[in-house]
Amino acid sequence: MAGGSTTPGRSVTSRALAVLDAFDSNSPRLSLSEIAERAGLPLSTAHRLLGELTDWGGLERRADGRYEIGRKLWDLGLLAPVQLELRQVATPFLLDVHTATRDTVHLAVREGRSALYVERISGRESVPVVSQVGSRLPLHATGVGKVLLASAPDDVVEGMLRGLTRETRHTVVDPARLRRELTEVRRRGYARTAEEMSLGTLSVAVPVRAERGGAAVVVAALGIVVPSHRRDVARLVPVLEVAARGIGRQVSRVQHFH
Amino acid sequence: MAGGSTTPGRSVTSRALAVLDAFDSNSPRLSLSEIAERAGLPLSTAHRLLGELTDWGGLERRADGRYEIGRKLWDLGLLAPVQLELRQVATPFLLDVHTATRDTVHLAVREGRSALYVERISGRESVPVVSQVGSRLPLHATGVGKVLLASAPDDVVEGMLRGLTRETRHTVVDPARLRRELTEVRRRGYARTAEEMSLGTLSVAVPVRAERGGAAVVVAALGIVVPSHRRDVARLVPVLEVAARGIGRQVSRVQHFH
DNA sequence: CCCGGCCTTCCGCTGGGTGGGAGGAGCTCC
DNA sequence: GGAGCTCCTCCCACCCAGCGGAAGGCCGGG
Repeated sequence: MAGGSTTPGRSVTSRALAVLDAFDSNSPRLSLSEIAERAGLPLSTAHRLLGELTDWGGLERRADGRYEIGRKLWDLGLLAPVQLELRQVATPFLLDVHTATRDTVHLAVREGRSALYVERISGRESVPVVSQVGSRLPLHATGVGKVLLASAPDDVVEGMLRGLTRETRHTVVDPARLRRELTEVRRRGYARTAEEMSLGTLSVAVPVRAERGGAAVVVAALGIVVPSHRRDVARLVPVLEVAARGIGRQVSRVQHFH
Repeated sequence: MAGGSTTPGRSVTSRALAVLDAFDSNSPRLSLSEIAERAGLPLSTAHRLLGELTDWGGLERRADGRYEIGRKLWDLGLLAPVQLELRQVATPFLLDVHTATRDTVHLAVREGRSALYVERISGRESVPVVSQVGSRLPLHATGVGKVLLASAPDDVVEGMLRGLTRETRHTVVDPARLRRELTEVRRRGYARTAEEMSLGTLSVAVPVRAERGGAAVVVAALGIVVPSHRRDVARLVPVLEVAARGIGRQVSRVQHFH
């Protein structure tokens, strides 16, 4: 019974949060001992915290003893601004694009050096894609990513250029070439990729601009993914642009209320 | 400086959780003092907890000093089983229905005496509806609700019948009549409502059945909402049934993995 | 039957959370 | 312009709530 030899620098609250941090998309269901190990907590401590979180409703306990994210956390997540503002106004426009093209449609925002996928509409007949809502993919290998990178601050661009990862054999990993591509994206107003993130797919994307503090800034990117045999993707740019303008208008309006 | 005269029965963890509980869909952005009051905490305590939650990434602080739900909680919410299992497999089928009908399509599960809306697909041209993803609406006044109620345990049905709330002048508030309707729903396999939740709309819904423990049980309801001048809604039932069977098959399969 | 993995519960110690209060920033009103 | 208000931030001594080692229970496999 050593008592409260609490590890310095870790508050009580942060222990409970460390428990939640144990969950991610690769392991949405965990047992007590898995959670204790991931959170770096003694079994008994993890056990008590799990009990409290479960009573609260943030976690749920399955019949097999494993824990998973519960209703309360789902509800809270729905209140996040990315969900509340952007996604809600954008979804109908994504639907328009999907209706017109039957392809997979994406909406993404920049988060650091990643494209964060905020919404996706994908029919059963669309090409399979790696991205899901909540995914983060590198900015240099996707259509929406290139659009977001083209409007990102210089330090983000420079940081990216220093460490271009190869996702497929077609990924652009030459900094000079990517820099030229970004210039091209800014000039003509849309980005393309060809099998740079996953083989067999092309993508096109356009920026979503909204008014923020008097200036039009890129707040998101709208893109579609098609099978790579389809060579007519540039034809789809106007469809995307109409939707992007619609989203931008709505976002500008919504932000005025707050 | 009175020190830790902690209110009995409220653990440290639950204080942090009480802070999160302060947020709901009516007030997704709150100031420090609002949160402190809602959570029943002293200002200084709430202040520190907000700092910890913000550092963690579960909350974000706006320029105006207010707090809102942050990325981390959004991410966690996406891991909830309602999202992960049901919603992910169902969305393509909802899209099929929407493509065929152009109307608002809903997927809901039962949570106590409410229908919890798990997914919604609604175009810009669809009728405006009250429900959003995450909404809870009464079981007796919506199409998906009646379907879910028709397959609910007896005690839930009896509980509902004792307190039928009137949502519009067309809401069924007579227990005997609702009981007859539920029998009818079970018999013919779908439910209808006419302006019972909001004026100007009709709805039709069918059950989604999946195999659980060897038996086919109703795990969700799939419904559409149309303007009330459209009198041909029963015609849409087969479309819903095809989609519901597709969802049910997928859900049965997914659950076998776990 | 014994062993190992996993979960649950117990309990005395102690250090970190607590909350009153002081101080400051920003605002309105007279 | 300053008095008064609301709201936020920070500090600090107290003391109790959380802590975690350990023991016991359960289950399944060898």
